[in-house]
Formats: sequence, C-alpha cells, structure tokens
Amino acid sequence: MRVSLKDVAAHAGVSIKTVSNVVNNYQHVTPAMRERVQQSIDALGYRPNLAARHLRKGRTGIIALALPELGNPYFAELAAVVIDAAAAHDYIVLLDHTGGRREQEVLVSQGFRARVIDGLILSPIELEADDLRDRAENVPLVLLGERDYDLPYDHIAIDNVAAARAAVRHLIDLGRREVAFIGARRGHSEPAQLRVRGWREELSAAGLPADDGLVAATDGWGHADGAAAMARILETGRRPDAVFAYNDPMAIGAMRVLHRQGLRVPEDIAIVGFDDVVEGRFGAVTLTSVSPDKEAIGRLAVESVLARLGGGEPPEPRRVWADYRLVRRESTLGRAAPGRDGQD
Amino acid sequence: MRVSLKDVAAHAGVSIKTVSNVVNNYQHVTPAMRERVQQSIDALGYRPNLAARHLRKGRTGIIALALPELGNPYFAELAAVVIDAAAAHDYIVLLDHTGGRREQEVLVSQGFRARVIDGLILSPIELEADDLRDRAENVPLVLLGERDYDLPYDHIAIDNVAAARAAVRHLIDLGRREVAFIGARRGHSEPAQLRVRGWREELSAAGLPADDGLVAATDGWGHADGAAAMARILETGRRPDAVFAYNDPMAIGAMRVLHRQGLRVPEDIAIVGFDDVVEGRFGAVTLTSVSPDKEAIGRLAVESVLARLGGGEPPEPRRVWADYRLVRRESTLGRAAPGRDGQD
DNA sequence: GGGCGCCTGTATAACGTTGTAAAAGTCAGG
DNA sequence: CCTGACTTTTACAACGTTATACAGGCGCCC
Repeated sequence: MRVSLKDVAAHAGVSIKTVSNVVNNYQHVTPAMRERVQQSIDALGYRPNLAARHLRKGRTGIIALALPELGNPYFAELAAVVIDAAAAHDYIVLLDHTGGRREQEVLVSQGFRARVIDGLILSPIELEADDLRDRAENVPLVLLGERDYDLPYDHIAIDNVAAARAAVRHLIDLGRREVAFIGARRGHSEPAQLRVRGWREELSAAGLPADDGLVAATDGWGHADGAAAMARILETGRRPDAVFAYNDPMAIGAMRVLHRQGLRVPEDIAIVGFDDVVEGRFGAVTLTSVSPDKEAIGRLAVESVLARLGGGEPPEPRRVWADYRLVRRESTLGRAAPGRDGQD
Repeated sequence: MRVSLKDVAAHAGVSIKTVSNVVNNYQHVTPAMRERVQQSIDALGYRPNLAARHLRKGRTGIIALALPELGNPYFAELAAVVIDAAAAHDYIVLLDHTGGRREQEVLVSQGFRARVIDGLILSPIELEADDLRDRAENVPLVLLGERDYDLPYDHIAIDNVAAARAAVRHLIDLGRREVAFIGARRGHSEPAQLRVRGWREELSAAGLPADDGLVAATDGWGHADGAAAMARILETGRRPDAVFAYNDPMAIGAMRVLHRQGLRVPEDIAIVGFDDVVEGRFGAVTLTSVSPDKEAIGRLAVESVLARLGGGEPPEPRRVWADYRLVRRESTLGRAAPGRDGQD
C-alpha cells in the first residue's frame, strides 16, 4: 500500500498540510518541525502522488516531443538532448512519433495522442498551416525544423536556406558544376522546402543549372530512399559531379549506389549531407555535412515551451535561429589529400 | 477554460455521473440519453481530464521505457516499436535514457525519474542484481536485453549465447581461424556478458583460440568505441582473420579502421555485427549481423508489463525468448561473389 | 502589561473523475 | 391498481494533493 500525506501526518502527529509544506519546502516551517516531519517521511518512505498533485495544480510535469521518426539518428539524438534539457527543469518527456504523416501530426498537435501534457514540441513534415490555425488545444506548442509556418507559434530551427546555400557553395568552390538535389518532398509544393530553395538559389546565383532533372523527389528520408533517388538520377543518363542530400542517411544511401556503380566519391561525385549524424563519420568515405547545433535546438525548444507555462504574460511567439556549421570530410575532399582519421 | 463533466452535465441537464457513464460507455444508458449527452459533449468540446481520472483509478495510462542510449539505432527502432505497441493498448510511452550508467539505472528502476507510471520497461547495462533485489517500488518491471538476472522479473530477450555462437560458427564455417571479439564490458565480470560467452564457447568447441588477446574491452558501444577497440587489437600485432562485434555500430567503426589501414573486408578480415541496424545495409561493404526480432521484443515487453496491470493474479515471472536470425551480407562473403545490392 | 503584528501550524474546501449505493422510473403479472 | 423485479439515473464520497482562510503563540512596542 502506498503511503500518503495522511499517513505521514498521523505518524508525525501533525496536520496533513504541514507535511505538504515540508515536502514543498514552504518557507515558514521551523527547523525542528521540518526535521520531525522529514523523519516520518523517511521512515514511511513517502513519495508524492503525482496524479493528485497534477489534478490540484493543473500541471503534469510532462511535455511531449513528437518527431517524424526515431530511426533517423538525428531525431534520436535530438530526443536525447530534449530529455536531458527537460530533466534539468524537473520535466519528463513523453515521446511520440508521427511517421511524418499529416494525419498523425494533426492528431498530435490537437493533443489527441497524449492528453496529459503541459506542452508540446513538434517537428512537422507534412502538417499544413491550416491544420494549426484551427487548433483548439491550449497547451503551448513549439515547432521544430525545416517547415516554415507564418503562425503565432515559437519555431526553433537553423536557417535552412542559408545552410543549404553554404553546402552548395562549398561544392561550387570545389569546382563542381552540376549539383543534384536528393530528397525533395514528393507531391508537395516544392518551394515550401527551404533546403531545395537554398540549393536552387545558390546554383542560380552562380549561373549553374538547377533544373528539375537534377532534383529527385522521394517519399521517405531513409537510406533506401536516398539510394533509390540516386539510382533514378543516374538512370536518366545525367552525370552530376556533386550531390546535395536532404539528410545524412539519404546521402549515405546514395553513396552506396555510387560505390556499386563504380563511381568514386569524391573524385567523380562529391556529396554533402545534412544533420551530421555519427554514422557519417565512419563510412569508408566519411561524409561532409551541415551540422545543426542539436544541443541548442533541444535546449531552446524545452525552454520555449516552459516559458509559456510560467503563468505570467506569455512571451511573443518568436522564431529562434540555432547555429549550424559545415563539417568537411572526405566526401568533398578538394584533392587527393588523405583526410585525417574518421573523427572530424 | 477547460470544460469538465460538470459543465457538460449542466448543458445537457443531467447529472455528472450520467455524463461519465456516457464517456465510459457504461452499459445501462438509453440510446436517447446517450445521444443527448453526446451532443453536449461535442458542443462543448469536452475532453476528459486524465490527471483526475488517474487519481481516481490509480492508473495513469503511461509506461516508461528506459534505454541505455537513443543514439544507437537499435534502441531507437525498438523505442518506435514499443510506442506503437503501447498505443495499440491505449498506453503512452515515457522515454528515458540511462546512458548505460548504473546510477541512472538504479534511479529509474526505483521510480525516481518518473513517478507517474504504471509500468516500466528497462534495458539495463550496468545494473546489478542486488540493485533490483531491494527494489521497494511496486510498479511492474520488465527487463530487456543481454543482461541476465536470476530475479523474479519478466525478461524479454533473444538467446544471446546461442546467437553469438551462431555468428561465430558462421565465421568458422567460412574458414576463419582467429576470431576477435570487440566490445566486452570494461571493468565488469566478464561471464555476465552472454555474447562474449557465446563467442568463447563456440571457439573452444571448435578447438580455436579464445584468449584475452582477442578480446577488446570498451567503455561505450558506439562507432568510436568499436574503432578504438579494433585499432588496439591491431596495435598488438595480432592479425585476426575475423571479428565479432558486440553490436553493429562497433562493427562499422571497426570496419572504418580496417579500411584506413588497407585491410580488406571480408577478404582479409570478415566481420559480423549484432542488432542488424539499417545503417549496416548501406556501407561500402554491407554488414553481416545477428538480427533480433525487434518487433516481437517490443510487443512482448509491452504485453508483459500490461499483463501485470490487469488486477488479477500477477502471472509468474517469465523469461521470454524472442526470435533472431543471422543475416549474411558482404562483410562475410565466402568468396569474391558480388553480393546483391545493399538491401539484404 | 496590553494590544498589535508576525510567524507557525491547522481545518476545510477544492481539483475532476469514478465507484457505491440508493432513488427514481419502467414494466409485467396478479 | 398494486407489487415486485429490473433498469436507468442520481447523490455522495472518495482518490491525494495544495490554496485559502483562519486560529494560536510569541515577541515587540508603546
């Protein structure tokens, strides 16, 4: 049987509320009393019942983190950061995954998957602005990632357009002249994707081709999707001398195809990925990648959610840009210089 | 302001309990009444307050899943399975990670990280049997993975010894005679690790060496640890013709080192990993691996936890063996036969 | 030394839900 | 038309916690 405040109160010979005061570190409790009560607490092994506390306070101490998929190490690592950041504020993280499917994302954003949370951090893929506009839910929502909505919600991301341009710029600086893009979203309005836009802008600015034949749309964002997309481009007979991939797994999938077709990376085709997952540092050819500051993104996301729980004036919805940098590895080595070992 | 049963009851002109009965699909409610109440529910947008429900019922509808680290795709994928399996029973998953550190694992097993859960699924690394023996917590606990305790808790795992033996057997069948093991736990009683034991047993049975010079202990289980362990073995001058790694990331890390040192896989050194993560299917050399039935493990874990919440007699603690199979890929190709493409 | 205010501790009422038990309603049979 | 058996609905009391308002006790100042 679980012990409650009542039991402790009886044991210590004081009122329930006094025990509660001790538990909550209420200011006006004499040291002697605090000591006495604490002993009863320890003796009985009392632990607060959170459900009751939540009912009373209207807070649960839980925030939800909804990601497209955990299989992508970027999201897995991000989840780890968020869990730790939340723990630092005594919050616990409920994890959900949407598969990047709009229907699931709507469900999550409306709070139907988890109705027990104080706040929600959502990394949307297919979700449309309209889905959020008539959101009846009143739990604070913070958005993460590449999608860009003009809505009054906090949004934490890196500047995807600029990051993509930097990646493409890097390829151009290497002397590459035909840069393919792998991982455009199939069946969606293309400009909504900031990374494709950055790719296009930078190529156009350099007077290089950015036609549709260089873009491979995909359904998912895993290794297999990257491999399929790469294969598709090669089948058309096109021979780009560089590839910019939507993310690292896709880049790695593409490299696998190139390897099997006897094309060398980076000599024949240079590749840049996105997210800088660990895996990219340990292939036969290590992967150059845009490295978002995951640590900052996770921390900022948690802080943004919690800032809206303070009770006071909710802060203005804000768009926060996290840092990023381009990490150069073997997949874009300029010449035959032997790179350093694995680690970047 | 959030609407409660009281508001709906007032709106529909019935008692609170009747609304509750409708919400809970209580048997004895006339269709007409059900209809009327339902309309009020819809009109007001009522959603049950879970905190209150939990307080009343003593259940929260949340189970915790504590894994060593999310960065390892095996655990990430497992988490995805568990989340889905739990959702199928209307349960929600609170995710925690322990870093494989004993201290954290103890905290989790004692319920100090999340005190709001109905059950706990824990995949321990360093946790000792004694830590569990004086576990005062009464939430059901299910253990996952390679650690083997003689304690009255459900334990879901594959037969790690047999799986390891199968992996080593495969290498021996290939004609390899000196099989190293990468990823023994540094500073812990070695026999506790079933995979090392399987490795040793199979080699001994075949009359092959299984001395300490072939075992590389590590602190972690990531790519970098595998790379470091491989490098360490090679530094001793030893030249095994095969490697069995504790898991896939370590195997991939090891392959990176071999590649840089000009050793060919599988010609010079064959490699088998463990866990069959996606990543292993897309390297320049695809990775042979022991593939546990993650789907089954996740599902069984959830079912085992929930079975202990039924209220009736708790079932006997049981040890459940999930399926596994050895997936052969390029890293152990018998001859120069060109493997099929990436996908296994 | 009495009154005032501050500091501690206490009784009680919520928070929103569901289980229990009893009240009200329905219907058939005598 | 009444009785009894059953069905449907209701009132009320929990679950364990914290907020509010209040009752003592003590010291301080006049």
